[in-house]
Amino acid sequence: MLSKKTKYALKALINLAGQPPDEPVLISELARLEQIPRKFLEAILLSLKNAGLLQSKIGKGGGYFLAREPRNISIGSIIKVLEGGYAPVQCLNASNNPGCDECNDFSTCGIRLVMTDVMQAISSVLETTTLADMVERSDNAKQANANVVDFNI
Amino acid sequence: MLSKKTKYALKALINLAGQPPDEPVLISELARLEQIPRKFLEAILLSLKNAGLLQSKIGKGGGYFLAREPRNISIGSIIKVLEGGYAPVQCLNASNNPGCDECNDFSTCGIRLVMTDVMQAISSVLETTTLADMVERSDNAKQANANVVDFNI
DNA sequence: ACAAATGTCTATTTATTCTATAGACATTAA
DNA sequence: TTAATGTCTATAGAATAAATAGACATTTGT
Repeated sequence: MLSKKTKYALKALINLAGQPPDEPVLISELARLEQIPRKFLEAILLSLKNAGLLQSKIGKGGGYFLAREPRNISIGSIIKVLEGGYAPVQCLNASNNPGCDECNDFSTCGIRLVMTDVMQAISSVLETTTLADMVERSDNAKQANANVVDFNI
Repeated sequence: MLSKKTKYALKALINLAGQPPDEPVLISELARLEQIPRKFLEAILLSLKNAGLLQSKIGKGGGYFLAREPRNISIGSIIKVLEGGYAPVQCLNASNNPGCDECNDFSTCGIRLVMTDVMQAISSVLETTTLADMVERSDNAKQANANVVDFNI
């Protein structure tokens, strides 16, 4: 289950995706628009910047903007920053692998073997879907709604 | 990420899958074998029973046993009991749908639209993989290990 | 050089969820 | 009738997530 933090991050990025990259957006502006606690959002944006997904400009006229085009930012890469990966069990996270407490034999653990398949399935979606796709799908849905309204009128 | 509770449940069920259904296993025995806190396991097994995955017998000679064959118990059905589903966002959980706090428009939420795909991918694995599959994969891995040992000797 | 605007960083608090434990109770078999 | 066993309710403890506070550093424009 995505944490609130991750959802906040996605919302902020969706917002920034609709903004020209030469017009930085203020943290406080983003917080207000997306209804995210300002200080909490600060920390989120900083993580995204440290991960190379965002850039920032300090001082007057500063703010945040996307480091690359929305179609070059996968949803998976975003989630990895906020949640540290999307493995259904700890022992499948590539690096920092402390293994599972409950597991006596890593190599034959049935849970891990099945969860490897699950993770693969998740990956295949998250790695191929981009921020641009997410925005596009939302826009399409809005368009569809608008058409229904037109029809009813 | 699967909770410890869910992993305990899977371990207990794997154990019971290797047991003839007419020989109930004691909670305390399961707890000892799988190294699960006894009282915690009690609650877990009870949930699984209430969900119809396990049956129990009270009194001397009693204990727990699978309600049906391992090949008829999907991993998804197990996870649903312990985690209440496997939706990556709350608003995708079929029933008890309180929606997401952060979402102003359900129908056009890009996060939900993308996460629907993710959930579908997870489903396709969890609904088609059974307890029997999980046991089998573990057994295969054990066999493979054994062969390597034989070869080395 | 200065002041205002803005992001950066560290620490702390509060809330929520997960994990674990305790003990009384109900049921069955011998 | 008694011992063995699962059932139920309540609570405590630990870990994690969410939110807040305030001092600091950097840039821009005058």
